[in-house]
Amino acid sequence: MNENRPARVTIAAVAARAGVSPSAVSHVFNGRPNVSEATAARIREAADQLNWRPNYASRKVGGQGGHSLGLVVSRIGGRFERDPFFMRLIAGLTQPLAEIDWSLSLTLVLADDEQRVYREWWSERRVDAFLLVDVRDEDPRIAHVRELGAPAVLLGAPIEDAVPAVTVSDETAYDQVLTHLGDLGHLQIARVSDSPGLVHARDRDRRFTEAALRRGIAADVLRWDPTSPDPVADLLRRAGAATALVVDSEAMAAEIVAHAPEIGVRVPDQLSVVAWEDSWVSTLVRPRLTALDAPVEESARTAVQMLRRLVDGEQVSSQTVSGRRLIIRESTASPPSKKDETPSD
Amino acid sequence: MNENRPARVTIAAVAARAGVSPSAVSHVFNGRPNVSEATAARIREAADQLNWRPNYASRKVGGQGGHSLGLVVSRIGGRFERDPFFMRLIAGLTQPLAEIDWSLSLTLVLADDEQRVYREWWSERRVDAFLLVDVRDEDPRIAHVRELGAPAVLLGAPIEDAVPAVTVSDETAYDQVLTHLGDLGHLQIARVSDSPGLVHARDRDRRFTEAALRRGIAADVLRWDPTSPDPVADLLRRAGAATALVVDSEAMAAEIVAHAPEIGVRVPDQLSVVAWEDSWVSTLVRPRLTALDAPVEESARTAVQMLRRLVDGEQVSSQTVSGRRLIIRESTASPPSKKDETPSD
DNA sequence: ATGAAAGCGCTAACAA
DNA sequence: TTGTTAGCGCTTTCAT
Repeated sequence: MNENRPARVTIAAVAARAGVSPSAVSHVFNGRPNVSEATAARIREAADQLNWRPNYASRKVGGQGGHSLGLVVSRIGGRFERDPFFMRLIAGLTQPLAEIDWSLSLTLVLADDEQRVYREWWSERRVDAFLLVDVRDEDPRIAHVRELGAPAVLLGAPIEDAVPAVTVSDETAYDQVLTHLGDLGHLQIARVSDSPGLVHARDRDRRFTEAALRRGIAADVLRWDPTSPDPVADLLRRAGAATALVVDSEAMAAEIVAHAPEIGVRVPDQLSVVAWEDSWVSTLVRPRLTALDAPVEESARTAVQMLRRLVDGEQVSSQTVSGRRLIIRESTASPPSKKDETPSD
Repeated sequence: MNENRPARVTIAAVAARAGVSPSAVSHVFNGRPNVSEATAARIREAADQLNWRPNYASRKVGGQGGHSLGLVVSRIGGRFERDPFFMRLIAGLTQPLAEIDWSLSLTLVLADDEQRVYREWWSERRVDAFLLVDVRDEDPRIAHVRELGAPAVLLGAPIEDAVPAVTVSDETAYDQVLTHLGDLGHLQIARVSDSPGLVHARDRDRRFTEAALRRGIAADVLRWDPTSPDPVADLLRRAGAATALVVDSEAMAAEIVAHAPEIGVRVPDQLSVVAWEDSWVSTLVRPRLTALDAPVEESARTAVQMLRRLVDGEQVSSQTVSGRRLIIRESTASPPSKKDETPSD
């Protein structure tokens, strides 16, 4: 049968080479204390020489908890490909995962397949926990992972106790941006969002408007229409008398500052722009974007910790990580004074 | 012991519910033909009701080939976080992987850990194949995966037969860009690269220079120095009389077009810039980048096909996918005529 | 067409 | 301290 293929090296091979029983090897590799240091050393050496490590699948069948985190990103309108946030997230995730010897399984799905992927990955136990991002209003995934019994943590505002959340405190963010804009003299501003279905977007809409009102600043909520032939022009047309825009992602903000001058709106002279998210892209455009940087790496690390504890059967409750930091660059300035104000068109 | 935790649903449960033996269930789920359509239907229904799918780990222990692709990205100087190429790659990979029911395991590593991760993932059989990207000169990974006996495919120019490659044909790319630049009247150009160790960079250096020479265009090779406080100024200082730059990534190119005007070099009037790679970032900056777009999705799909065949034990040889397309935007124009040429300093 | 039984590589009680 | 043994959930001959 097995002609001459390199017989795969198993725990038995290692045991044989070290002159012990397989269980001794197992003990060593599972940190069990009942093996003499001498034998343990011999075993480790044998394993090294044969380049052996316990087969991941085998140990998992044996009832041992797994070590794989599932991240399922919904592929809506290139939201993944053109959002540097995901790069930061992935980078931030793999680091702490590696530390606890977990790996990251990643996939992009179309909306319709979303539930199916979660179900399949879980029922096959391909992954041992999920990280939920881009949580939407009435997000079906919350109920779904509950129902599956899959450990999960979500990034964003807490929804139910069912799934603990890692939240970036936006508390001070409103203050920071409104103070900044207020100090510059803006009296009428607008928030721009492209994904009205996302919980965090709605949340921000409400709280932003309230906070602005409290300061006597008129605040509007605008929607970015990606289907428009010229989303920026389209947006500015609807911006009315707003002299500053607070935009939900730096990708959108970048497009605005790049394109606005071309349709007669100078940034920041006539219009200030703040990005509610930061990345290397913010400094790629001119003027560079004033942005609210989120501690993505910290969120990721926190989520991983929570996930691990969940998988270990511990009780875990939602956590808040440090707030956003306003990084002032060049896309914000004082609004035009009444006299040199230019009519919208 | 196991008090009241929801007894996990196994193949036995499904079998019981369908009134058959476990092997019958297994047969159905492995497309074996020896089950009557009637029972098969009953079995599938039972599985659905219990939301059961064969446990991934268990089937893998049983000797069945796995379904997981490993992608290990070397984390050098934010190369991952700030390179949209990886987003395109990941997006392009997950699609065809999902079609064959594979998943993608992704991690970022520091240079020193690279080999270790490959070895660990393979010896644990956490993954069943690797995709090698950013192949460097004398890349140790080639020998390493060979030695491990791990199926692997690399993205880039073929190195040895050992590891089959998916290559984007650059043949016409040189022609396209040199024709474009030549037609505009450029006589002295330079190639800019930030990773001199990468095989594809070196390859391009050589072939680009040759192709330019053949057309009577003087071509230089410049290195981008990310450690410089102002890499763009630094670069332009070394650019000499070159009137056009062909830059290895759109991220670098974007920085150049954004920053050059600030240090007195107008793009494209005084300097033309071409990006050897394209993404949404190219149209974010002004002027928008003339760029050579690569068929990333096609490469990914091809790689996945090759990987699957490799894992199935088939012989696989390197493949070439369609060439780059030059997308002409606004960052290229005719060089300044002698008289209004400005001295570099 | 269906099922019994022997593994797959490992872990973990339990003996020795 | 060490080894024996019985699973883990599934696949796969091989009988029936």
